[in-house]
Amino acid sequence: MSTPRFIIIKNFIEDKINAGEFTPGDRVPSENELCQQFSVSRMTARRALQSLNDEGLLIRTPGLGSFVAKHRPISTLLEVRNIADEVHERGNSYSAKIITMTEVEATSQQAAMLNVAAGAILYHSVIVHFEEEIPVQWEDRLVNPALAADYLLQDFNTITPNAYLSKVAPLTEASHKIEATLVDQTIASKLHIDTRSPCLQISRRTWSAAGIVSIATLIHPGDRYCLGGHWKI
Amino acid sequence: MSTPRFIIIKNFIEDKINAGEFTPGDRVPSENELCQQFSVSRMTARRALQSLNDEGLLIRTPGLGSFVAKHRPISTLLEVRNIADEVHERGNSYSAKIITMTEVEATSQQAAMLNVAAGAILYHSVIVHFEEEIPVQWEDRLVNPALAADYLLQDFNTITPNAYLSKVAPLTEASHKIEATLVDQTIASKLHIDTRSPCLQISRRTWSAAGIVSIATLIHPGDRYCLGGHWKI
DNA sequence: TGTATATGGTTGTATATACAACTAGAATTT
DNA sequence: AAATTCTAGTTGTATATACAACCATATACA
Repeated sequence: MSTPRFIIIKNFIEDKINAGEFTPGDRVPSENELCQQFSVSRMTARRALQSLNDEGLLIRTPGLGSFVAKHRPISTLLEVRNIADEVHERGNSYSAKIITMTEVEATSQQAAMLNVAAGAILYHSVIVHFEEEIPVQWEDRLVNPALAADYLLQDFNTITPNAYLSKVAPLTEASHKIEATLVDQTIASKLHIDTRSPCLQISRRTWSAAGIVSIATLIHPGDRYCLGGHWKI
Repeated sequence: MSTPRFIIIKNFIEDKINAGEFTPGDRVPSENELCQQFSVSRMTARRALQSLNDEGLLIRTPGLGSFVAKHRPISTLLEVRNIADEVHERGNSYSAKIITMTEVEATSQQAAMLNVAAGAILYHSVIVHFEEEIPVQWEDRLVNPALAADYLLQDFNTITPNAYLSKVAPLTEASHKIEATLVDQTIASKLHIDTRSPCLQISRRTWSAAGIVSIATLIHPGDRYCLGGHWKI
């Protein structure tokens, strides 16, 4: 049994929603209809619908049926995302630039994040990400040279730093902090932007297999960089 | 059958987690143990555990058991919350002040939100919420006097505007937009704060039964007003 | 001592069944 | 014509059962 049957049914419905065949408000097949269509028991068909209901894509009403929800759940907006993908999805040009690369001795905090001894030699690089030539993200990257010797030898003119990372090791940890602040002095002066620029989100990501920690600050956000959600009760 | 049995079991476990009896990493009772303890079938016990797993409170591993998750899911941080509750939870003093109350003719947008005809008479009030005497939220409230005559007669020195609302009608809709901007000129001048103050979150809430729409802006946010999440993969 | 193997306990998937609660519309009655 | 009742279809809850997949430990064997 490769993929469970209830997952197949779930994907079947989810795909139709995403493709626009089922639009918000539409009724999707009932449990019994799915039973016949896929030759499964009601509990199996039910599980597919229930799962989509739990995820907020369907609204199920006793006596009526299951309907495509009119509002997408907020959680889908808060996934751990790659800024390059996000920019490309908007059809804009993306580029990144490494502006510094220095050797540092790990502070105790840094050491803990990368699981090395305090005082160990690490590389600290600053990467700025651009959307349409406008800086949108400032990223501090700490690299453990013992694990990531490869990383230091890469030519980031031919491969973006993020693309290399996602190829080499899986993301193992991520924390986001969504906070409104003004950009700090360092960032403002390096990027020649106003210290009045608000910044939105600070995220820390760890690729432990590659020995890399990234702390990113989303700067200069506008409508394109807001998070939101909508509930109807 | 008042409350479903699987809900009872689910609450039983959830309560123990919240009370600290089960701490992150702990193993919770297995499906079979719950069967005996609550005299239910395995499918019922399973459903309670599965539900907690889906919500991210438990991690279930085949062959091992169900364990309390080490990281809370981000969604729980984004609930529709009451600012008064939030301030009180921090042990700080909360107060609110109605600073204007004017009669307006509904624009087409406003009319649509409250389901009245464009041009209908509405009341527009501005409420500022304080934490420890510091303004933290600016709220524009639109009130349909046909439905909310009561509201206009309240003495908000003895009951806070929010407390009255939650007593009188259920919240029916809410949308949040999390965005980093600077406070606008109007707010800055009325509250005598710097136009450089960042603001974080804009939320719109609707109490349709009471004919009230509220648009709130969270101003002057600091560490206390950030949202965040943490994932471990 | 080290390596297989067996075992008991756990979660995952799936079926068949039963009854309850709810809805809309049809059929019936008043 | 209007109100009531019935009915078919839907989701919700719950049980009993079966087998598969996985894990840690204990046991048997080499």
